[in-house]
Amino acid sequence: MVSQRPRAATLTDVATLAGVSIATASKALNGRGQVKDETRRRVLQAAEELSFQPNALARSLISGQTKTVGLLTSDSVGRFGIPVLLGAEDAFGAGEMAVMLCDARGDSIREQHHLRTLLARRVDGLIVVGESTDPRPSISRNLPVPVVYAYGPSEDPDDVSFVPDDVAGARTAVQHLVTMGRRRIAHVTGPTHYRAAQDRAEGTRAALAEAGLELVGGEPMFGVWSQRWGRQAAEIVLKLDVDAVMCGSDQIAAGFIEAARDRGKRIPDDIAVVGYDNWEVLAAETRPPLTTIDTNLERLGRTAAQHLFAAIDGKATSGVHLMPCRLVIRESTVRA
Amino acid sequence: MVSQRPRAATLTDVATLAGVSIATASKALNGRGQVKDETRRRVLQAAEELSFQPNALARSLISGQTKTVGLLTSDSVGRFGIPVLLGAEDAFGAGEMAVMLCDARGDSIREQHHLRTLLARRVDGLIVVGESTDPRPSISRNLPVPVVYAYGPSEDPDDVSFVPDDVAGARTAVQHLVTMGRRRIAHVTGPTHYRAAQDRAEGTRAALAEAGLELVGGEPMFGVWSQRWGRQAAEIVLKLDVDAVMCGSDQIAAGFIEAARDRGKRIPDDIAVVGYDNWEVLAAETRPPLTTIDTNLERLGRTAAQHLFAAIDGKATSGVHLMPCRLVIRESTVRA
DNA sequence: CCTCAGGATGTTAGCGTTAACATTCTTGCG
DNA sequence: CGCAAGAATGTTAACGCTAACATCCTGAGG
Repeated sequence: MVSQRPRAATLTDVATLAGVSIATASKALNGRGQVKDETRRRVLQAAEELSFQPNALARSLISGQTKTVGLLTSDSVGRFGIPVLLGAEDAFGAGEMAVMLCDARGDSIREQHHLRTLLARRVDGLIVVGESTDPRPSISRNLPVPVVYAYGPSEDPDDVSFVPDDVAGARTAVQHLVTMGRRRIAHVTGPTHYRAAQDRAEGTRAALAEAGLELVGGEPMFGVWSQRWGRQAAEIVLKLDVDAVMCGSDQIAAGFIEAARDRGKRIPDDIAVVGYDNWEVLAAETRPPLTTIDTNLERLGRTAAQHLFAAIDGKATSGVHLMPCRLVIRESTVRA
Repeated sequence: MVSQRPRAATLTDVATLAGVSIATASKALNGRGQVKDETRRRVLQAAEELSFQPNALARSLISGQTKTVGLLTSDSVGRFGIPVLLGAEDAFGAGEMAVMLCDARGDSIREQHHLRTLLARRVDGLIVVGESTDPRPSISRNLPVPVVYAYGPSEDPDDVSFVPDDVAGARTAVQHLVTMGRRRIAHVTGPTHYRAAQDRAEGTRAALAEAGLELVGGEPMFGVWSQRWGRQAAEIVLKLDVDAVMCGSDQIAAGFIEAARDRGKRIPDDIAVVGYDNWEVLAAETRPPLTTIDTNLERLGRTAAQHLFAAIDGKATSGVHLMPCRLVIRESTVRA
């Protein structure tokens, strides 16, 4: 194995090869100062030849900017973190920002540790992604860098948080059901102690009230965020006189649809079903494909990143920003 | 908004506050050299007071090690990248390694660009995660840092790649079916041009041959990696005399099971079904839950990271390493 | 032919840290 | 009391780069 691993070239190497001083080389490469065309050409060629990449560490040490942000997430599965990451990368774009990803796996010790190393690496800012929309303890106290919270807001109102507007999202979903002529609507959702479940229930109630309707069964059916619960719930709901079900998640909706089909119900003819999250792998594969609310996490991530930018530049905002959700209409609510 | 953002403390600040020179402060903090207990205590307290974090940039500039690796992925959705990332983080563990994540989204220009910035930031090594198990062009030529390929191997045999052993995995799956007394086995899988589909078909054939059996239908049924295809395939397969189906992915298996149930087939009594990937959200939620092959990506990521470590320390391996897969038995193959 | 503006290039300090080396302070012992 | 060993602390170069400043060079104008 030859494996000659050329150590990365330094500016001195380039300068030497081009026969100039490092200052001239630096100017030539960065287009600053006065450099004769011929000289610049020689330097550029030398740099090319050595595949010179200016050492970002040295640069950062001087400028005090690393052009790096840390993304601190708690949801290992990446369900929420990934879209946010993508959105953030998007916002940073060709802007040369890099993202350092750390997964705390729900462990606050680990989170603390990651926070330390990110600060040691002098990231310019932090994005904290929660694993749920429930408010979480702030980490921003006296940090030397700005922080934005995505998906899960900070408990501290002085922090900046971006959270999907679940109340409005659920309202949109139910309004859609009403528009499609449904009147007897039930709501099956996740655990009571989840903010998301509460918000979505609230939005559902609001939309029903606006339409002069009441929730079938009187109360939302709280359970867990699983397909299994969706199926169990179906058995209960189907005994009621219902023409639509608003589900708190796509998983629940998928379970519901499956069980309803098993019991001979036609979706959407007998019962319309709407989910929440627009988790494509699920929502696009149910039969029929699922009408659902897209929480637009990628956009949320992009916005969060943009605000982080602004904050890095000293233009701080604060407070919880509710991000609009989007209704994605598929066939589970629309009669052919 | 007060927002007093204290600039990060420097070693000089600590030294000044403790009333010693920076050298002494450095020694005290790093436990090197001779420092009086009383002095060390003072320094430590000063550091605490200023929440001092040594600037990793300066440190790296000297040591030439950033304790950072770049993870270059192409699968935005994170299906494969995430477990690998988690495994890698695991391997790095408390080892203070950080991961810089870049998503090329299948665009080689973007990949090139990310590669540049990662090198500029002087990462110690790179993990390249493919979006499929198909070999991909090498990026390792003359790079100043070691590279390992995970999931998608490099075309260059001098590189180090870690790939799930799909042939063996499929063989295990089919052997399991045979052990459970199945004899008439069909194979429904993804597109022919996927290496994964080819490998899994090969493993399936091998296991059948060993058992003196032939594939029902003679040929594997190639299609796409979707639930929809699984359902379509079911319509065809159910016309044949079949007591088991080996599916090329969990998605296909989920579709197959659904359609088979619709047609009144009992799983596993009439037909046993085995999937591939152990994609929990799917495999655990089919009815019955799906027996499947776990490609162990997290372990793969961990191993890749460990080898990257070794390579960083100069102990290079090379070649494609096939990583064993694991059979996960659930109820879709086991009669109650 | 000299001067000088200003273009071209070079020298150097400094970013925050470590490590090699230099200096100062204790002590124990002859 | 003097002195050396060695503990404790300090000084400084170096990492790779940028930017401020210094120097050198060219040629136009007098």
